[in-house]
Amino acid sequence: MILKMDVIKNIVKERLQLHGIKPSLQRMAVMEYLMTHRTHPTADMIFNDLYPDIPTLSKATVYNTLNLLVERGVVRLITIEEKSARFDACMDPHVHFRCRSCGAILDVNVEAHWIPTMPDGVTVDMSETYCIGHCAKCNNLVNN
Amino acid sequence: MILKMDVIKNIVKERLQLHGIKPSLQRMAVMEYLMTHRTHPTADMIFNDLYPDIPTLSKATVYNTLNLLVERGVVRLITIEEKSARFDACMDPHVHFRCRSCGAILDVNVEAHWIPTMPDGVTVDMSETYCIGHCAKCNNLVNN
DNA sequence: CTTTGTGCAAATTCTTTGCACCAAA
DNA sequence: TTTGGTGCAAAGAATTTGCACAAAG
Repeated sequence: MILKMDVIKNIVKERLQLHGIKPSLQRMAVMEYLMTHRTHPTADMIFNDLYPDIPTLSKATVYNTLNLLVERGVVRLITIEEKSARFDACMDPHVHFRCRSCGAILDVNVEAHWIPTMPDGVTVDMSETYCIGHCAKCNNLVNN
Repeated sequence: MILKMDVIKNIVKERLQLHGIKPSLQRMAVMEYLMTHRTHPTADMIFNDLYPDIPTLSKATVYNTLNLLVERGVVRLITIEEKSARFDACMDPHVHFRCRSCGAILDVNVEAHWIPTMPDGVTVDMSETYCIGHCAKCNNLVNN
């Protein structure tokens, strides 16, 4: 019998190898974290959550790994929050929403990304849309 | 006779006052810089360009001023560049494009901002779209 | 006077780098 | 044995903060 944990680990491993990234323990852990936590975490959050289980993990390795993953196009770097970079392993088209009150960052599904008409000669290989406002939970708190 | 410089300074002053911001020398200088330089500068660029003319200017004041301007909705904070925040005094709807090669950040005019359909209860008061790719100039260099 | 803005330096926070060590091919 | 990958500490960069002084009403 194959455990669920092993299934996930295999998906993680394959995705890394597909992009020419050697699946070390630390890289697998970071990638698995991103795939199982859709919270758009910062490097710091990832480190803090993983550290208890992987005491040999260092913050520099988390940063290095995230940079590598972004470079190879395995995860998205999200700059919706000025303070620190956030990461997302979901590469399907979607936009991000940040709540001004609680700071939560949510995914909003869309058919496809909007790419505005560009001036002649300009080529676009990536586009991101960020929306900022108030989430349903925070709106309810105010109105009730 | 009214000098062109005075006209600009008056517009700057009015725009600040309209948002309840006292038009000090430093604030006027930062705002005028943003309105006359459509380069989406960083706080550092603004400081470096203004410093020769205003030797008493301090970098902290530039940061404080920019934060105030963003807070009051007089300028836009742009996070298209991971390293540092960029600012834009143009509040008309437009999207930003960054060239991977030369790093330039260009404005792209659009009719209106795209605001995707949000989940129930979510309200959006701001949206930003960033496109990344290669600008016309850099594409030409490669192809010729 | 009282309030508000500013300069300065120090502090914080986020991120990258250099280097020695370790593990796998 | 050679090639990465990692941990650690230190460096670096961007931004914020605390405080005393200056300016303006």
